[in-house]
Amino acid sequence: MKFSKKSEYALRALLELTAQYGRALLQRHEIAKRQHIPIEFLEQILLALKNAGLLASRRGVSGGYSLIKPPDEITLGQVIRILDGPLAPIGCVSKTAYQKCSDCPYVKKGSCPIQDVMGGVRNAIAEILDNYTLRDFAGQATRQ
Amino acid sequence: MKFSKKSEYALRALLELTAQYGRALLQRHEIAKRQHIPIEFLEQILLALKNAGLLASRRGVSGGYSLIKPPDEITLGQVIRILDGPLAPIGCVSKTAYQKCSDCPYVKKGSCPIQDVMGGVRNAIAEILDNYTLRDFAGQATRQ
DNA sequence: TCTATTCTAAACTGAATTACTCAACTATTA
DNA sequence: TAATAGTTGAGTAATTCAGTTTAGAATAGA
Repeated sequence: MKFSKKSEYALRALLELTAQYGRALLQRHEIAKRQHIPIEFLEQILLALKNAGLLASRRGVSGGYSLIKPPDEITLGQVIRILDGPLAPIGCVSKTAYQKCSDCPYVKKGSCPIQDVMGGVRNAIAEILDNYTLRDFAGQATRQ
Repeated sequence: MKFSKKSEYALRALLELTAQYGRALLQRHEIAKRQHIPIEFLEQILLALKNAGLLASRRGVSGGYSLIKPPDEITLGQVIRILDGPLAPIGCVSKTAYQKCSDCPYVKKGSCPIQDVMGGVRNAIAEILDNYTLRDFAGQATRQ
């Protein structure tokens, strides 16, 4: 039940990009340095965030990355789903990527005890992460 | 953020053992058949549950497994921690297996935005799973 | 236009984990 | 003592994780 390093690094990178929002572009080596993230690995992550429509980038001498949307319109749930896939602890309770169980004996019965509990767990997780934006998140970081 | 098959099979096996609680021993092949679990894999799981003190077993002709504690004293949280380790989404917010972050720039600052959110997520998960017992769980299954 | 800089894209790698499987045991009972 | 049933440990194929490498394409400035 762990989030991957990718998700963690993505959130840390977005912390930097949020602090920089509305100002100059931020380069990957700067993000890597400030957050202690291996730069080649960070590249992959920034690319994924870009392809998912969260970041814009420019190449060349004064290139870099920037947030494409206001920080209060991006939730941690969105970010984590990009890097780690669905939040649900088992496939059959995912709302964004539902998968039918193949071998569960309760499938036919209409109600499955595991599904009931895990549905609750999924909702509890999503409730937090889908309502927590990058602005809330970066606010925590800069408050002090 | 998924639970393993081990955890899922463990919960399904415990559903059978809970229904059988206070009655005769239940054999692994019977559990395997009813829940469609590969028997050799199930063995491993039952053994882990036994070593963790949840099950008793007897060998020989009329052997089998049984719950060693009343179903309302075993929570899903306990079971999942046995098979999958801590519930926390990152090591630095685990209460049962805390691990200090090595490279996080917020370590020194006394407050980390990731830790704050993920702590909330951990608590939300634990709140559900540590308060849901096998009795609640099996009640769901037999109610209909 | 040349060149240094920066992002892009994909393949690659070593280590760990997952989900099983197998084989050889030991204990129990009829 | 034979059959049954749990115990233990090792093995394995497939996948995932975390990170590296390499080659390329866009951009700005000289």
